Amino acid sequence: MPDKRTKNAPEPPTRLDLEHFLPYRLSVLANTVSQAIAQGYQARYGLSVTEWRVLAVLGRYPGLSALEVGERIAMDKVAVSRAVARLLESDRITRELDPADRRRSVLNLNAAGRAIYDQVAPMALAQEQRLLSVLSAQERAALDVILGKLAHSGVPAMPL
Amino acid sequence: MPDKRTKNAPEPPTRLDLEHFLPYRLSVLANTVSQAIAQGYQARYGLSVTEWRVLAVLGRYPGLSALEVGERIAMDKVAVSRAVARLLESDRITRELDPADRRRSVLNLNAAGRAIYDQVAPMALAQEQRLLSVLSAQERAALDVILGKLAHSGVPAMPL
DNA sequence: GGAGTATAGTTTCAACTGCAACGATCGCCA
DNA sequence: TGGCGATCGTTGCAGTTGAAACTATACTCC
Repeated sequence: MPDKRTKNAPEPPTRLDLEHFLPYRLSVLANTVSQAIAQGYQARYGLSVTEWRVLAVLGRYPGLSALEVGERIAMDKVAVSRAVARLLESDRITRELDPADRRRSVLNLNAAGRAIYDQVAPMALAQEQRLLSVLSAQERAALDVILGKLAHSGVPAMPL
Repeated sequence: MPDKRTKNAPEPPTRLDLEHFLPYRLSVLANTVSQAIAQGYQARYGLSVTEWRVLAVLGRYPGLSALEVGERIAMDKVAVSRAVARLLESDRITRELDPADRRRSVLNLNAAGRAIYDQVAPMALAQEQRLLSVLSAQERAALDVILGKLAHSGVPAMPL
């Protein structure tokens, strides 16, 4: 009995093969998918991915501050600041000062931004369905659980 | 019988909620994970993510050309060229001309590059295991299959 | 109520990225 | 052979990004 781990005992890999390396696979897949979706709005509306994300979160949750937007979409405040600046420039959102705290700004879509959101959001959802269509119902459910676990696993910084 | 789809019939979402939007979740997770792993080598060796990826692929597959490196790690040739330039600058790889085709270069780790690779690769694998440790064996297997399907699904550009 | 600290957001600078143009080499075929 | 298109790789440029410094406003505590 040279090895009793013959079943259900995946060995940790001892060799680093990027093709099978989870972080790398995630990275490539995420970029590919984001790029594919970006096709739908970049040419049409001249939106960058970050601008689109800001639009998307404001479409869903109006009246957030820049910081709250950043928290929702995991963008740092510099990126949010610049995306907001461009969206103001291209006249797609409004910004007011929060009267209760004049450091905060209150962001909202205007009619133009809302129109873009109403156009792009269904396209994005359709792309997502298209992507998910290669998976079985069980696989989709599993993916949902797995991504949740991975996202909440803390991903602690590597010990020094 | 108002609705017979009571089981195993996930409705496609009609509302775009970034928190539940697969492309977005993938993107955030991939960035978080890559960042966590990068902690392990950026400060220590002054490597960027792209430089590390080039090192990693050359450690595993010595003697590739710049273009082949790019194909393996889904980097365009400009990015490879610049990563290679920096790795030559910091004296971690060697470059020779392929005698059979003097347009091609043949890249290899030198002793310094190999030393870094031998240090960092186990750390990266350990991080991967740490990440996977929140999943059951079944979930890991499912994730492997799912990522493969998604990656090969073509992710067609959105129709114009 | 005023000094010191914390928070929201912007700006600055340096690094990084992608695209397009370019030089060098190769392969094909007249 | 020699010319033309394709391929490998580099460089210039312009746009993007992140970290840190900075401004403005709010809060705390004496």
